[in-house]
Amino acid sequence: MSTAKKILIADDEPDILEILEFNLAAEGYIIVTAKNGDEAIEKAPKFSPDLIILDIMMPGKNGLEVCNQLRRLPAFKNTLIVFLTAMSDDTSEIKGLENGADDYITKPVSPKVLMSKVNALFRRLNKDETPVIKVGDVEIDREKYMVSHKGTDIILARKEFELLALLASKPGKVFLRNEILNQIWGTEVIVGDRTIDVHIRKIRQKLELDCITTVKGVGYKFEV
Amino acid sequence: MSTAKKILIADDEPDILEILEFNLAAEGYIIVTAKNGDEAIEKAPKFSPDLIILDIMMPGKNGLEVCNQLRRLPAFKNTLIVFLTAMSDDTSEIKGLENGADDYITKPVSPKVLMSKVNALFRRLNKDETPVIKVGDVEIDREKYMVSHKGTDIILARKEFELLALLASKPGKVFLRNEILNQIWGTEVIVGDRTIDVHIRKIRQKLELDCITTVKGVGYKFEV
DNA sequence: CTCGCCCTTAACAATTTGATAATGTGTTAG
DNA sequence: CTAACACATTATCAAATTGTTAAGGGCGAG
Repeated sequence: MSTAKKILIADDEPDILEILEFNLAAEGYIIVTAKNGDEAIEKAPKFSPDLIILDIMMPGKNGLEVCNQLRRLPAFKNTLIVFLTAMSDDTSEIKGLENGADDYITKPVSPKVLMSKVNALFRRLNKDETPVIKVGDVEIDREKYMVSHKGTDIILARKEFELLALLASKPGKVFLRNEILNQIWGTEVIVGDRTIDVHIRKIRQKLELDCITTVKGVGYKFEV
Repeated sequence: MSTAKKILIADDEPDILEILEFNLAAEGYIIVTAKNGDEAIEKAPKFSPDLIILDIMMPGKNGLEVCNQLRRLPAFKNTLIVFLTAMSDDTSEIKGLENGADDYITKPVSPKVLMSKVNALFRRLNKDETPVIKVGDVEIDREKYMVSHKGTDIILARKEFELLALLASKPGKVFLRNEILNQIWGTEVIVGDRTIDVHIRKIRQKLELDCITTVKGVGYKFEV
């Protein structure tokens, strides 16, 4: 997780508020709550959340109105907004989606569903959809499984490719050895410590470019 | 992902509904559910889903009827529709496909199969439908089922043709073996691993051109 | 019915890959 | 200076993956 995501929750029922806050905070999100629509509108710009959860039924400004008002501000053009809707209320979910919501959650809230939805939303958001990574003279095409350096194609084996693609997905970031193991090998497989080194070496050899830096005692990073 | 895909699920069994909703929501899809055929017909136009999953056996309007009724509306001419069918029910799958379904899923539902089907469907949707593909000297006519290389016609068997057409639909892109199996054979049929290889070999032989590259441990790609 | 083609599979060969051991190099703490 | 440590390098081998060939069942055309 890069930086902790911030979530603003607005609901007039204290119980719901508490459940949501508790569960999401437990997952490492930073939570701010609002007891009604106006409070949400007031707190949103100050807090600049990554996700806003709005109850549709609230005294004063309801969720749909809050959503509309916030969406008008450039700062919230692309903010994730999710509605809370009563299970029985057939039409609200649909209205919500029409009004620019990214998803909705039905009450009563199941923590499991809640978490899976919230996580899915963030996953969708920060998933790097570009299949091609370009860093300096190096180009990595995930779809074509190809790497080229200054236009010259380089053939990497699968593990080598995955490793390079991982490192290059965040140039400059240092990947811990554990992080690499989890991403490439998964938690099931256990491989020796030298295995990573060997793959790193092969990549360096084939790329003929010193772009992978060793950070002793920590891990590796990719930079040009 | 441009915008999240929307899926409408209709089934009278709450358990099934929940399983489907949970799994698909976790993958980032936006879900709306319906407890019967009429509810599905009512919600579909409002929600305008990208995919509709219909149980065939439902009290009141069954899945086939819902499908027919929706297909009459211009808005749903091209919407993906998938049927849920009991494992034992041999004929329903056939009827479903006749009635304009894009696929069917047998109960009990395996989340794995479910996901792979749904993803495959959306993938297929985005596929370029150009009837004639031209890559270098090779020309592939999907309508006429013909392949020519430098003007010389080449006769391929059906499976060979489909395989070549698939690979050539995105030149350079590596198709995973699973992806190929899903697209050409579907998820129901299970064929051995060597089957793909043999077809690939025949294509290579007949085309007399080294245009299909093996990416070991990953799949195949077509390029000139 | 018979022939021939298509699809699949089995069996084996050929190839590539990935993990590890063994050893070398460099750096740091004491 | 040297032991301890972390990583680099190299060679090696088993496992995984793909290539190739041949054979058999199935199905349609004639």
